[in-house]
Amino acid sequence: MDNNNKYEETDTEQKILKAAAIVFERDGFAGARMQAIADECGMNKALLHYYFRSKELLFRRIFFAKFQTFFKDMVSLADTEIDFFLRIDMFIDNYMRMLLANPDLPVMLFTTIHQNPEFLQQLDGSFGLKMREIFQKEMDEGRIIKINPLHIITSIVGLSVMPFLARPMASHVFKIPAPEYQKLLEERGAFVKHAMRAMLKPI
Amino acid sequence: MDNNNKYEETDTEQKILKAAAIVFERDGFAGARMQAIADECGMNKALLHYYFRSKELLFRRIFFAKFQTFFKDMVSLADTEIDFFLRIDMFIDNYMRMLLANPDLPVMLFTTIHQNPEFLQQLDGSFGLKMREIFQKEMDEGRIIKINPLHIITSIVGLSVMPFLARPMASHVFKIPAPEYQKLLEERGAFVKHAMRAMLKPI
DNA sequence: AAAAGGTTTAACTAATTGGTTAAATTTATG
DNA sequence: CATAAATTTAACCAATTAGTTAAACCTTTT
Repeated sequence: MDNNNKYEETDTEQKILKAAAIVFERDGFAGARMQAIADECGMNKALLHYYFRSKELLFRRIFFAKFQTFFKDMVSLADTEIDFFLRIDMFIDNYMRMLLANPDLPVMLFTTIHQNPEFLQQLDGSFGLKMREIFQKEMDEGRIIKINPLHIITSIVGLSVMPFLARPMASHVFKIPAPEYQKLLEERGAFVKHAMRAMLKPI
Repeated sequence: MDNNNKYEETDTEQKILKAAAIVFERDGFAGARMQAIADECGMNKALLHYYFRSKELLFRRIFFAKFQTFFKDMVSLADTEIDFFLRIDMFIDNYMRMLLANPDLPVMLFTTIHQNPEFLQQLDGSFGLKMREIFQKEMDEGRIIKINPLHIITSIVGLSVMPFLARPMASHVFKIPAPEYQKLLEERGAFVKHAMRAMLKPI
């Protein structure tokens, strides 16, 4: 077989990656066991090492892919042709869709970066500056209140992500059954859109 | 010495608890090492077991104390003598103060409950129902928009907590130096108060 | 001051776990 | 079909780590 990677990854490799994502998102890096990943995809533990060398390399593979998933929607905020609040709406829609498909992603992401801040160095953070300019322009032209852009982005993400982060806690404290909580998550996007307008529209 | 606990806990015990809090908040339960806690307080590893028997019991001790810290301010929302938005303001002030004093608490809390949802069973969640009633009353009397109370509480917490959760990520992506980020955290409370009014005030 | 009880330590143990290896098995190739 | 190469497996190894133990060391009490 050719040894360069122009062919699709093998079925086995994909199965391992999928299983690893489940286990790492559930247990975190330190808590995850290679054996648990092997069990999850019904393969032998040595196979994981055959395909990915080490636990850390396998984890990095998962982590960086998931990190991109978490941030990729943000670039759509940069399309200045469209009305600012419509762009925000679009972003929130996409973001909530992504979160509903990856409900355990935020915990894994924040935990990993908290425990391994050096991972950030290997990540592209170039869109940060661009986003700053975009927000600045909207402020200068009086379409949103004047405020540090970081407050805006942490607000969108905070409002969107918190119901996912707090799910077990909130559903326990507020005694909400799983299906009702799910409905809440699905209607969250609409509320976040309303909230962002309310807090950013001038006067 | 008396064997009942009417006396203050020993200095050593306090030192261990403090060190354990630091290490567990930094590394999580699975990632934390008993030796690291011993090093952190300059004691012998066997001492930790002498005082707390096992890693898990020591962790539970820290966790349940911190969990209370995270939720205790919420009861102040129940004092219906005071105007609703003033109560919200007070809560946000206290909450931000708590977060500034415990910036690593949210990551540890969300991660732990995500990985050990059974911990919730041992926690008092009685204030959830009370809080629901409080919000319902404000809605019925037209002082805030009609919305599921969970959206309100996750909004306050999400807006307050996200800048702490996202600190390493956000300061990297937006290239914000540590002192400036600290200033942002300190002014966050004011913004959250504004945002909550804006999103909840009718029309 | 000496006995007793509580505290601290160094050395040790057992179990877990990431990773290796060499053999077995399947798949591709001439 | 036979040979080579890639894939999969079971058994094994070395390192880490939670937890134990017994002795040394204080502190209190009589």
